Amino acid sequence: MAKLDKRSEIVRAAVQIIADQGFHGSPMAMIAERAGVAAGTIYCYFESKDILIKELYREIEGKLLEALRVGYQTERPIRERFLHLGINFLKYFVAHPLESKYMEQFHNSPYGVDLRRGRFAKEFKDDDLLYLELFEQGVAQQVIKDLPTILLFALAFGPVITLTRDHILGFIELDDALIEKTIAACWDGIKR
Amino acid sequence: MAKLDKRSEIVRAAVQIIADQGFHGSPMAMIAERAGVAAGTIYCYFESKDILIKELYREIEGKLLEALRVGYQTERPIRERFLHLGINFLKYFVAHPLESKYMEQFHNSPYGVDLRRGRFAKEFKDDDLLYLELFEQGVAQQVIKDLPTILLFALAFGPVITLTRDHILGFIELDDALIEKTIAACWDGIKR
Amino acid sequence: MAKLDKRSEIVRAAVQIIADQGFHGSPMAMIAERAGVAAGTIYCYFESKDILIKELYREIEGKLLEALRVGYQTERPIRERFLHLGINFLKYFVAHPLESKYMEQFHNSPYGVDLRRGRFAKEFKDDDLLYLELFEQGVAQQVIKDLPTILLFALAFGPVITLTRDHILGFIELDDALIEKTIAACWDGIKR
Amino acid sequence: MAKLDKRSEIVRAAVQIIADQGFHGSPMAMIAERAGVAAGTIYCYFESKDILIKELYREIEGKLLEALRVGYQTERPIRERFLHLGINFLKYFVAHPLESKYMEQFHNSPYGVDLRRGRFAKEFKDDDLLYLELFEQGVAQQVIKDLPTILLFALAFGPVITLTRDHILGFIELDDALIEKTIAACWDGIKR
DNA sequence: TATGAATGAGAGTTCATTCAT
DNA sequence: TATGAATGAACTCTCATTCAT
Repeated sequence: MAKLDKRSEIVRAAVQIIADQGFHGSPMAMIAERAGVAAGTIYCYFESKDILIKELYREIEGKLLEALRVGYQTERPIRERFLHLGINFLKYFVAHPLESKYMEQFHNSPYGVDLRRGRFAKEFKDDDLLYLELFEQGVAQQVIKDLPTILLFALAFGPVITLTRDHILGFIELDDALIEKTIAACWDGIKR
Repeated sequence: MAKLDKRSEIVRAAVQIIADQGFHGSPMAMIAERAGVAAGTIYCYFESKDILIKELYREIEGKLLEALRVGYQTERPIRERFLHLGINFLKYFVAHPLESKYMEQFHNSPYGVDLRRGRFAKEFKDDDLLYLELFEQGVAQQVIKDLPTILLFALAFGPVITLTRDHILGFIELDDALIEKTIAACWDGIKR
Repeated sequence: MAKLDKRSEIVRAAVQIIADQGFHGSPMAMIAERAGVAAGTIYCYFESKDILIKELYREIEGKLLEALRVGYQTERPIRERFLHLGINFLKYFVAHPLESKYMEQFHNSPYGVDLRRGRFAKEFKDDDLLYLELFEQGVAQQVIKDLPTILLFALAFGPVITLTRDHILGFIELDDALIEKTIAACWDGIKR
Repeated sequence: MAKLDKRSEIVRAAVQIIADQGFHGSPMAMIAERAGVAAGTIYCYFESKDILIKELYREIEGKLLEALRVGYQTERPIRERFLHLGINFLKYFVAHPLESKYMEQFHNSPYGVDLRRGRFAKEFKDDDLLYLELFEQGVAQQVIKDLPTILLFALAFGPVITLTRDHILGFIELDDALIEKTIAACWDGIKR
């Protein structure tokens, strides 16, 4: 119990602080203090700051993926599936601002570059595959524009990323209606 | 002249190194060495590292704005003006990878957040105004979707930002044809 | 039995690791792991790392002393006894590289200084006495040079220590013939 | 002036503290404090603690070598040259206890092992060559025992090293007479 | 204006030891 | 007796900034 408690306290503290201040503004000592543990304790659970950061990302990504899959049906039409994924994506981030900020920090850092590099090298994760499959089928069915997958990714995700950031910073209040309009507009961007 | 020389050497060196290694991977001493000046000399021109970073951004943004304005005609149709801006935007970044990387680093950092916060607080810069005006006219003419301006920004810029990053990392080779298709797709996203 | 087992596992592990990596390269946790016990368990048998290290030395020294006494006869001539001790000494170390390395580490450290300090203060151990007696008799019989005992120690042991180190590091392969020649040369150094 | 002053203050402080407490008992902060400089200042002159330690050794070894060469004449008989070197060696260490202790610490550490390894691999330094040449000529002239050079080193140096340690620790007071007797005894050990 | 040696706070990490179980 | 998670002081090293020259 104590073990799980400490670990999750550390995770909670780390996500909070890093989401807020970025990796460089988050000394291990500060994370430890916020978690209510000693500095050395973090190293009982995570080998290094680097590994902590990557592990945090993996956990958050996992939860996001779960949320995306809820109610997702492969046999439905391309458009419907795209809207489902996009809307769930945005809703998840709106509902989980801390995780959202963390992912933002992660992607906008050398870690994110490494991640993208891996994906570009075809080392895809499950959630990449979800979209990859969708785009490929869409292109094949001539429903989606015949553009490089990476470009389709950019057209579909770029607005979502930017908007998430705006929402986090309080520049816009995203409600369900706005979320649906946004994803619909993204669909307009990629649909044929 | 010697004064201007040193200053511009510092600017050049700083952009180069920061574009490559990020703010935290760019000690002042390294910038000084690359610029061929002493460490203390930087402080004759820039009060602090923070101010250097912001000033660098201001200069780069200025050059970008100039590029956007070339051939831009307020009296042309909304769509045409949007394509002009978007295409020039992407072309500028493709042609200026160093500046592009620098802006990327800047936006993906606490500095970028400050910048956006300022803009949200209606402290707009010239290039914001360019787009602001375009979107407002487009909405009024019922050519562009009736969405909050900030959302239109996201729909129009999100893909561009994401794509620029992919290009910088070498994940996609952007030629003129692809650039035009991309911006056209962005237009599809915001047009009514 | 379980108690003895754990203790000797700890001793075995500690000698192994310390012989290999020195005192500072041998965290208690590593010793515990190698011994197959928990980190805290070591403290059931040894009050502290310091005490563990000293106790290890005592045990190894004891075994060495035993080896020296085998076949040692007080009534034989000085030279013969000296050769016996020296040769057995070297042979023991060659046959027990782990113990040899451990003693090397021990002597070349603040622990070794303390040990020597104790001996200088006339707190002799059994094996010191063995040599002490031999040298005193040798000087009395005018077979050994009339020099301070400590100098005779240095003349007799210095080469042996240095050579053991060379052997451990693989710089020389000591066989029985070479060992005998070495000790004979040491005798030349102290004999009248 | 200030530059040289600081550097030599650091060197002085480092040799003092390390001679006394060993490498692990000598934090950089303590060295800095003793030298009267800030912690970071050491890194203006030495890249790392490792490099500081090695550089210190190099400087001390250089001074020792100089002392050995004073009055050394290649054309004199083997025995005379051997006595010259050995006596100067001991006298130097007796006169420079700090340097002596430092070399002791160095040799009895992984650094020393690396050094010896290099020498074993025939990367000899000047002072090695001095002895190497002497031993080879001695063996060729049938004045010195026909043993591997490394063994001759051990026979000649082992007593000196051990004795130096004893002297440093205050176990014996080495005066010129005793030094001469010691080196003469070492000669007895290697002479044919 | 220009220098660059010097500063020192603060970073990540290690590890002997403790103690509740 | 045995555990091993937890501790926290101490370590090496970095780097933005200062200031005497």
